[in-house]
Amino acid sequence: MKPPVEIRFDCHTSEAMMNSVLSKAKKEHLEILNEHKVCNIYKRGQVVFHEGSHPFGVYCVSSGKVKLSHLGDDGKEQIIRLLKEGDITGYRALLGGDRYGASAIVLEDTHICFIPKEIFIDVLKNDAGLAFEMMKLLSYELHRAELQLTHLAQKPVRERLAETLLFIKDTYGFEQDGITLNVRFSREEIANLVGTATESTIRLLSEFKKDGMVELDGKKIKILMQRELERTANLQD
Amino acid sequence: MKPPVEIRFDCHTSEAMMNSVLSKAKKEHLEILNEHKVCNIYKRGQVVFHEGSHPFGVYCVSSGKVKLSHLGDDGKEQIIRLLKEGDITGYRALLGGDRYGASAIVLEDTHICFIPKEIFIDVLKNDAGLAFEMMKLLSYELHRAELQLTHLAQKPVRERLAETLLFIKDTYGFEQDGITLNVRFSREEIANLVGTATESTIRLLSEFKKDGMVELDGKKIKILMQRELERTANLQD
DNA sequence: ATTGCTCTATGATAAAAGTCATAACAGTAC
DNA sequence: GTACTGTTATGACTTTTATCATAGAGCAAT
Repeated sequence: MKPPVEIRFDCHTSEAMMNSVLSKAKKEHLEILNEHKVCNIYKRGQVVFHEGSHPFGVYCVSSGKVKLSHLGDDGKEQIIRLLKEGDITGYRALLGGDRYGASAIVLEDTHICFIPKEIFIDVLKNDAGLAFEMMKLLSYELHRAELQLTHLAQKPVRERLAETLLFIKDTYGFEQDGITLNVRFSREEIANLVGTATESTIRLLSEFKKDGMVELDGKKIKILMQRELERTANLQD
Repeated sequence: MKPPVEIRFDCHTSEAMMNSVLSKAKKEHLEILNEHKVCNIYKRGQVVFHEGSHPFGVYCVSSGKVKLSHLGDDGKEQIIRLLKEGDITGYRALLGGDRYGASAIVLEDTHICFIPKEIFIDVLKNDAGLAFEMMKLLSYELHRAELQLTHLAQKPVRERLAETLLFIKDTYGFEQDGITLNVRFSREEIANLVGTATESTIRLLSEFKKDGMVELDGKKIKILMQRELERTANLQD
């Protein structure tokens, strides 16, 4: 694991923050947040915060990609959320008065701004609009988690893998070619997103390839037949 | 299914509301909520709200037991939360500006107060303390959902069933005898809580009985060896 | 008491998914 | 280049879990 060297950068004009929930704060509050934020660059594999540790603030992803993963009782990783620019994280533990329930691990070089707890809470106390946005965000995440819960309980691995590929596409989109998923996951990471064994993921991806739905080139995954993948995912909701 | 006849009752002095998050509202706001709430009695099987419909307010369970269940893509029930007195529900959809993601179905005769959307939102806008409590509640539920997600993905049915029995115990407690779970679930409902087939649940419960961990008497379940159940659940967190 | 109904229980079997072993391959260090 | 290492791929096999079938138990209505 690389040492967590964090290089500061100036993200004062960060567009990401303007697109995040934080932008819903009143102008004067947004200025306070901007004044107190500390921005850093993280390299692939670096850990932004560790599961089990205490939150000292919230993080806003300015650019890049981050996974939130939780270790199961036997040490197996479960990826519970994916973050991209404009997403904030660390708020669940902070607002719940809890420790981090997952670690935030950077998937590629990523710029992240940190806002200290006291500043964030103080702004939140005086900004009902922002508080509502936070509740909305939490509500959305809870909804997503409950949907996924049902899928994990009821859907076979094949459907969940198709669904996961579509989810990755919805989150990170495609590269310029319009078909290659714009992120590199190992097979193991995909398995930890789906909630299955790595070998099962590899096998099913091979099947998807044989069926012409995807094309595989190392960690590059191309979606050839999205409609067919959607049917394989068998989504109703 | 019984017709949804709702009989009003007076829950003005409802202790449940005093124990719920709503009690964290400022005194004057609590009075407003109390003035505008409408209380009803629901009988076993009645539906408080339906998955897919639009929220018109929040519900506070004054006494009784309620399950929140979500229908999977192929119509199978997944029970995602259990409510008891003092719990509120309906806030997820309301705050998220969303439809209900699950139906609330009453497990036994239950008193529930309804607070209209406008009243609730209005109070919430002017009560930062209550807003924080709501965020705390949402954070807690999100945390629980993410933990369960990991367990569903990684733990075998046997462990999840043991965990579910302990969860039921933590939620509804025991009867006077100190060992009988204070709620009646069908085997199918337990299966829908665990996320497995009804037959698997029946089989494993029989095993637990053979191992002396539980005693079964129709829908009555007695926990004979809680320590052993905890070991079977294999919980680390 | 008899009928019909739902729920619980159990066996037989099939399907799904996980595990283990090993090979092929790619990327990196030397 | 060669060795080393980690990832991907595949086959063989086992375990887990679901499904199907059927029987019995409990309960309500007649």
